Parts: sequence; C-alpha cells; structure tokens
Amino acid sequence: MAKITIRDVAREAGVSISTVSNALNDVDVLNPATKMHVLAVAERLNYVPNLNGKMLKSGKTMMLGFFTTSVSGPYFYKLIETMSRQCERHGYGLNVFVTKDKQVIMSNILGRRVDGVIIYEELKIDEHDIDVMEKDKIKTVFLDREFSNDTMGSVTFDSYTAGYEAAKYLIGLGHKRIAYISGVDTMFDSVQRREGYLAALREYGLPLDEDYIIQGYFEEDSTFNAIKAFIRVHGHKLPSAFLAGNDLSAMGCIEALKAHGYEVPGDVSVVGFDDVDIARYFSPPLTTVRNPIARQAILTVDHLVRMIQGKETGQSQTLTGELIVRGSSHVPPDHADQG
Amino acid sequence: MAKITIRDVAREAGVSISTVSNALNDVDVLNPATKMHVLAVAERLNYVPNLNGKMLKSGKTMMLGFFTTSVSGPYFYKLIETMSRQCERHGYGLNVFVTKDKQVIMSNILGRRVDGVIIYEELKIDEHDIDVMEKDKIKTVFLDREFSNDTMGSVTFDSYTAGYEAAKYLIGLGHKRIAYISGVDTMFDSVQRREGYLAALREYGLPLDEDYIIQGYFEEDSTFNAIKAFIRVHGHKLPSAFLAGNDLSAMGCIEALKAHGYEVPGDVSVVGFDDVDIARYFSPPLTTVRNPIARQAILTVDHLVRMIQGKETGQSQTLTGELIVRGSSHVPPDHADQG
DNA sequence: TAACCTTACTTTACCGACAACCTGAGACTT
DNA sequence: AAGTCTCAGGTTGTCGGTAAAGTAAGGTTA
Repeated sequence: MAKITIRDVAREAGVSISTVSNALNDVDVLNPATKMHVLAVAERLNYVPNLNGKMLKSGKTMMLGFFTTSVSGPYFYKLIETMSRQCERHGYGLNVFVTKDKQVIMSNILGRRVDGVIIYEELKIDEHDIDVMEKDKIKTVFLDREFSNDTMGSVTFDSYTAGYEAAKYLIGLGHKRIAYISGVDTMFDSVQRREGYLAALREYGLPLDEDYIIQGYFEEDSTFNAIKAFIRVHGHKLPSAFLAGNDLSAMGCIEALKAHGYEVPGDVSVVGFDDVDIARYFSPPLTTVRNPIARQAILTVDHLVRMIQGKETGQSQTLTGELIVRGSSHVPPDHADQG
Repeated sequence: MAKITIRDVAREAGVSISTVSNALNDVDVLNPATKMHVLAVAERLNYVPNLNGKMLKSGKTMMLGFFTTSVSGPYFYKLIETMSRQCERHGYGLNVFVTKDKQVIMSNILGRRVDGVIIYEELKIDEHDIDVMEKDKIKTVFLDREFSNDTMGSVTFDSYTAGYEAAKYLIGLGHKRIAYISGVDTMFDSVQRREGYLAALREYGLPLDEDYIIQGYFEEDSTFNAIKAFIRVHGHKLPSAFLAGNDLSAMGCIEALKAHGYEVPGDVSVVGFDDVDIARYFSPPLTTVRNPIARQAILTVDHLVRMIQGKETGQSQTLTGELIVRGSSHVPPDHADQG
C-alpha cells in the first residue's frame, strides 16, 4: 500500500482536501460534525501528514539544527539533551549534525532544512559564510564565539574570567608553579581559559614557563598520555598544581598522576572546568569552575526561537562560572619546589 | 533579499528552469557552454537549492533518523559519531532525535522526515507501531531488540552471552558471592546481561540472592549512590565481586567502594561491560566485556542504506563481546566470606 | 423581493524542484 | 522534397500540503 495522502482522506471522507486540511489543523470554520467525520476517517486510514509537503508550502520545518564537529564528553550530552527538551517545549525538533564538512553544513543551512541554526566549535565558519547566512537571514546562535547582528546572536561562557579566577584561587592557596592543560588552539574556550590563567600568573608575578602549557585535547585519554609524557620529562621538578582546560582533562591528569604514585591533592592539586555530573563522584572529587551548561542550552534555544518568531534581534549573552571547591585541590606540600 | 530560487537563476541566465536543474544535477544533455554559463550564474547568485522542494519532488530526504531517549555516556557518543561519519560516506545525513514523546517520533517517521530509521532503547515502540511502520514500508534498524522482516532489521549485541561469560570468568577466579548491578528493566541489554549472569550462577550451583541484584540505572552517579546504600546494609558481608551492567556503573561502583575504604581489586573485584574509551585509563583499569560499538554503528548504517536502496531485506545481526581482563578483577582475598 | 450576509464548504494557485514530454532547427536519409 | 533523427533546450504537470479566493444554499434586512 502506497503512502496515504490528504487526497485519499478527502476522497474517503467525501469532502475536499482543504476541508481535511482545516479539520486536521483545527481551523475553526467547519461544521463540528464534518470535522469529527474527517478526523475519524483520517484516524482509520492511519493518515499522517507528509512533512515535506507541509514544509515546502509553509517554509517552516519546525526543526532547529545543531552543528558540531564532535559530541564526545559530558559537556555535549548535557547540552544536547537539554536543548532537545527545550526545543520540544517550543514545538521544535533538534537536528544534530556531527560533521566537519563545510559543504554539508552550508547546504543544510542555506537549503532550509532547519528554521534556525546553533553552531558550536571550530567549525571554521568564516566571514564569508557569515555574510551569506546574514543575507539569507538565517537565524543563528553561536556557542563558541561572541557575535551579534540583526539575525545572529551568541550564548557564551566567560572562559577568560573562569581561567583567571581558577588560577587566582590556586595562587591564593600558595601554589607558585602551576601548569595549564590546554585543548586545541582552535577552541575558543580553551584559548580564553588559558589567557585568563596567564593573566593571573602575570598579575602575581609568577614565571610563565612555555613548557607548562600542555596539550591535552580536552579528552581524558589523550590528557592521560600527555601527562605521563610530561612527568617523564619534568618528574624531578613537577608543578604543585595543574589547571586543566576541562573536567575530562582534569580526570585524565589525576589518573596519570596516580599511576605514577603521586597523591592528589597531597602532592599535587588539580582543578578542572565545567563541573560535569561525574566531577563530584570522582576520587578525589574535583575542584572545578562550574559551567552552567543546562542554562546555556536553554538560553540558546529560547533566544533562537524568539529570533525565528521575529520577537528579538541577535543578542550576545555571556554566562559566568562559579568556582566549586572539592577535594582535588589543597595548599601545596611543604617540600614542593616553590621556586 | 529574499531567497534565491531556481527561477531566479533561470531568469538571470536566460534559460529555462529545467536547464538550470539539469546543469546543477549534472544531467548530461546540455551544451557544455550552456552548462558552464548556468553554473557560473548560480555561483554568482550564491544559489543553494531548497531541500524542501527537492525532498517533496524526489520523495527522498537523504537523512537517516536516530531515535533515542538519551545520549548520555560514552556508548552513545561513540555510536553517534561513528554513525554520522558512516552516513556521510553514503551521502546521507544523520538526524538525532532525543525524545520520549511517541507522537513526535511517529510523526517524524511516518511523515517522512527521514528516509530510514534507527531505533534505540526502551522507546516503547509496540507491535501496533511496528505494524504501521511496516505497512508504510519504513526502512528500520533496531539496536535494542532482535527483529527482522522485509523492511526491518536489527544489529544487536549478544548481551546474554556477554553476561554469562563475565560471570563465568569471575567464578573461575574463585568468587562465590557475586552481585549484579542492573540498569532499568526496560533495557534489553541490561536484562540480557543479567539473565546470562544468572545462568552462570545456576550452572555452577551458586546461590541466587535477590538482594544481590542492585539497581544502578546504567549511570555513574546513581550507581555510586546505590552502592553506598548497599554497603550500608551489607557491609558486614560484602560480595567479593560486582558485575556491573556497563562500564559507567562499574566506575561508579568502584568509586563508592573506594570511598568506603575497600580496595579494588584487593578486597573486591569489579567487572563492567562495553569497554568505553575511558575504561583503560581508570584506576584501576577496568576488566570489561568489549562491546564493538563502532562496528555496530557501521553495520547499522550500512544495512539501513542497503535496505533503502532495495538491495537487501531486513536482517537480524548479532555482535559478540570479548572479555578484556585488566586491573579491576582478581582472585578473591582469603578472608572473603565464600559462603 | 432584491440585495446582502453567513455558513460551510470547494476550487484553485502556489511553495521549489524535478522529469516526462514537447518543440524547433538543422542534418541526414531515401 | 518529404520524412525522420538528433540535439538542445523549453513547457508543463507533479510531489503533498496550505490558504486565498470562489460559490451555493439558506437566512436576514430594508
């Protein structure tokens, strides 16, 4: 049996197609009896409207698109789940595109597969792409860069201040040699956190050692390996604290330190960023700067929906972190080389 | 400026719309010079075909839909990332729907928003829904149940054998009191693993203690809490081994044991399932049954694409696990209560 | 009772792309 | 010279909905 269309329902119910359309869409111009009858026939035939026809006519897909290069890690699933829920509240669906292919991205955006766009992370959307999207009035929210114009906004996390505050906290505890575990340099958050960290070191006159900036790629396992390598080289004179670019890195770092027999926080303190769900259950529980992911997700979807509805122009919103002190940080041990 | 359509390109290039269509879709009936000219005009106007029009006419969206209630945890992101990549290879996109609303799910499936469907987990897709989908010839692959008919297949993990083998391994080490940390009972994998575990206990004549089946919900934090509660009750006579329904549960369990001063594997052994990326970096590194997630993702997408292309009817494929012995399991300590 | 509303639909145009079929010009056949 | 091909592209119908405009029957008003 081929797919049932609105025409089949109309024929079966003995009415015109627009009557069926009106009945299904609750347009209040029909005789209640007719409406009932049509709905009953539609139900009996298991009729479900074809969304492609609907979309073409209305110009709306009722879908928001989330474009990202990766979904790895707790940050993403929290973000995606919360955004999905929030979309559903507004009657939208969320289409998650995990890809690095700019062709794919642009043809889905400009081809109107979605009514609004959420963009995260190092997607290499450049000035020209933004120009084109702006001309087409594509409603967009960026999560990884501050931006705003008539049809585009952003909801970002103030990573610079977060990095600064975390570093300042460690300095306040008495740490003088603090390493930073970085993500990749194309990641806005990673760079900002590092800048904040460097600013704090400068402010307190602590040495900026190039070697103390470690590439961890924001992942647990790659950080684990990076720290093991780092310990092999710097084992004789380890920093008394590591500031990790995110919680996953912090955990990987702690695992590596433990594997080499160091105690956290007894010998070394480790601080992360994000406060992902697991952070509090880790051993030791992580000291971290809380990134209000759920809030970011909700603000993003709300802002985008309001732009689509024409109720709002693009805004640049910034969320601030909150230092959560748990068990992975402590004053440095007496024997620590504080030079 | 309103959106550029194929008509605008046709007018600007001084040709008909079908000539534009033919030029863009590489239909080889045009004078090369005309084709070049049309493509140049399209490029200049930044023309991108509207996918809704395309989809309506062709009846194809070039999208596969992944329907799930959750994306939490390493299992999902590995699955999603691998499926996305594999879709891209076939020229498809992957639309991830995170929802529990069956209305939403069915209207997206039956409304033809996607060309093929991948379903995971306790979605409560019942016989009736399957009937309707079958009548509509919706190409579908299930990841959480074995199923096959003309248009529907499945790619599942043999969780029963995995559970059986893991339990047998612990029994072989000498463990006599083994607890199982379960997910929820609506989850096929969780139930199957538990059945395998119970079968092994029965086979070796070990006692089946109802109390030793713990609800951990397949999450790290809820397992952590569940095990803490369990220890409070059974602390005087703890099992010598825990078989956790997945790696996240195993980690939560280990964290809880450590928090109460137990050593793993010195005092208690813990075994998980999946072998997620982090498992090997955990301390202690997890003994686990490897679930070939990437393989499942690839087989799923390939199978679905072949069904869509009409090259294949629904098959029920099963993947088997592989026991990976690492540091979280050991022979039971002498003092363990082996009664 | 003619003009005018309502009510309750039906007819038809349209969204943007694609594709089946049509056409007009020149080349080739017989 | 009439008929037939081929080439290169144009015309038009179509996918499945929605919505603006049209209409027929009955009721209301002046």
